[in-house]
Amino acid sequence: MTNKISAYPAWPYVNGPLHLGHFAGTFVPNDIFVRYQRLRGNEVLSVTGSDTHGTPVTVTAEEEGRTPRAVAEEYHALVIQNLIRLGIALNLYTHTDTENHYRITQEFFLKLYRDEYIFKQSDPQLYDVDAARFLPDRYVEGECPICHYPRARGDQCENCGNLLDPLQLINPRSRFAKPGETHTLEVRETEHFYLDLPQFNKPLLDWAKAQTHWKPNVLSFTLNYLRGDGTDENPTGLKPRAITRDLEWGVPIPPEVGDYPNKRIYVWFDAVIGYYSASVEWANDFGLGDAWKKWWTVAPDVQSYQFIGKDNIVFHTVIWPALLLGYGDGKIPLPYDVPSQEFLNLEGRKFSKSAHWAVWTHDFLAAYDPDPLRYLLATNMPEYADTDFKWSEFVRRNNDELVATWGNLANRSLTFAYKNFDKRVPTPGELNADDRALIEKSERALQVVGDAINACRFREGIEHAFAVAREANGYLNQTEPWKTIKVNRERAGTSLYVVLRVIDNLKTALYPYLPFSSNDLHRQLGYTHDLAGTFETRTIAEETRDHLVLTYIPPTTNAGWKPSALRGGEALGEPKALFKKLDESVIELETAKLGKPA
RNA sequence: GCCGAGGUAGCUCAGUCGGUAGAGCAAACGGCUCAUAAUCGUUAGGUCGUGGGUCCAAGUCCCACCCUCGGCACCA
Repeated sequence: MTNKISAYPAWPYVNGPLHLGHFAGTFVPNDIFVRYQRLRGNEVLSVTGSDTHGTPVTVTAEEEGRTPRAVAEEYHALVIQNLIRLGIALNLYTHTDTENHYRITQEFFLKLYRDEYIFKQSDPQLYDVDAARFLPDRYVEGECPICHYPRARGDQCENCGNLLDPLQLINPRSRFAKPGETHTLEVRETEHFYLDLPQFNKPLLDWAKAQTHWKPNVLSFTLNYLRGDGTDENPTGLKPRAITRDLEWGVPIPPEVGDYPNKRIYVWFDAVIGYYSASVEWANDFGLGDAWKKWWTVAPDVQSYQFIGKDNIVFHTVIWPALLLGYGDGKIPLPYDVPSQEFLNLEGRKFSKSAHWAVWTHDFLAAYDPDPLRYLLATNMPEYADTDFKWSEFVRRNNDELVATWGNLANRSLTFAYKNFDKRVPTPGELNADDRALIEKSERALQVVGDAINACRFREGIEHAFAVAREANGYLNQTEPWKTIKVNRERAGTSLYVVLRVIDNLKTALYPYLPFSSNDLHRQLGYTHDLAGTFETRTIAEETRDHLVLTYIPPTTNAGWKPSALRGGEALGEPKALFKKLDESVIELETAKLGKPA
């Protein structure tokens, strides 16, 4: 049975380049998942894009004296380069600064407003006269009214831990003031739109309680959040939340609800709507009409997956479902699973842009190949707990596992067959019990790996495939075709044939993880079509502006998630090493860069 | 402070319903030479953060504490 499966990596902020953590948590698991589902023959839609809005983008723009749009476009283009190089096969990678996204965000806003899920409210807030802007909580500093710590933030005092309102601070200061400057602050009334989340509290809790297939931490976190101090019958976790800001960068408030030239819909409201708007855009960009609706209609064979980092759980298990409930009136499916990843650390510390403690994806991919990185991120994916990226670990896994176990298995078998069996798959004699057992094990690996990927247990899948590769190496050492070829050519050919069948199966099982090398191997095994598709960027023109998008074009022939049918006598491609060994000096070279400006 | 996650072999990580601790890599020893000095076999290696408790039995349940990290709602 074919299922309609959609998979969405979280939208990255484009206020700077992306580091490896962004890929470990969202793009890589998403890609493993969708490449598998496509081979499997399911109908897959996977879209996302750059989140161009939000304060970080405007802050960067101010610092650099540019427009937010210019900043966003620059890093959006860089993300696209990362995605191509790392082979992240999305149907569409767009961004939120498009007319399509504006229109759909406003549709959500209007629908929710008309159904009274959104209300207006006026509140006093600190206004920085010199910077001519209202101050978000964390942009206010002052003396804590409780413990008198002098540098409390507007939302919370770091010293005593009490939650604060910025208006409570004694002698509040604007953080927009540069050192030496004093900005004048006033309390001004400002009107904002609020999403009335309490209306969704009970329906969301009822829904979430049924999601027993979620990861335990995602489920318990969500339930806890929704319950608040209340009960299951009367949960109190949700409070109204402001969805507009006094900003000039972002989606404008729909004119139907009033004239607010200096306010915008705030980023957390519009970004999640991107999943929906990007699906619509995908169909529009490629002339597919309303094909996107297949994945946005409630049906038993429709499932959606959100690949996110743990900091984002609430937005995907509470906020976004609330918007869908309000907008869709029950006709739009809520996320089926939200496989949140924990964090990837770097040499024992958190990634930090300001401390220059980061490995930028574009730097990494300029120096090293994509599959070794995908291998490392897959085998060390932060599925259950934070994990650590270490350069020594990267070199070790590349040299001692990827090259030694898998690359070498392919290489030693293919070169032997190529040299000794006339560049063809050897024609086997009768298979003995060991021969059959190994082939069966590799065929079963497709099932085991597929089930693991389908359940978003990515490490388990790749580890199983590698265990079979190790067995295949052991089989070769036992059968010793380099010896038997001297006395019994058919027996040697049979061993080689068995191993080539196993490799062909493992190539399929590993394709979601290692698409580039699996495609190379596919060719070396003699196949004349590709396993992997290609990437294409396009400039999409709308009425007032253009934007750059990326799309993945699958191969015309779907090789399928099925056992090898390799036959003796078929021509092989020329064998070539799949992976490169890395010199140990890489460790010192790369580690030395950490903590220093680029 | 509140909510949550994690602290298991030298390293990176698994441990489902409580029943004599696992994998990969690294190490030691042995084998092989087809292969990117790659591979294969064997061995060694842990008082499972600390202190209590429940139980015939606890890494696994309960309590306290220590360390690291995330969220705490207008910095996504």
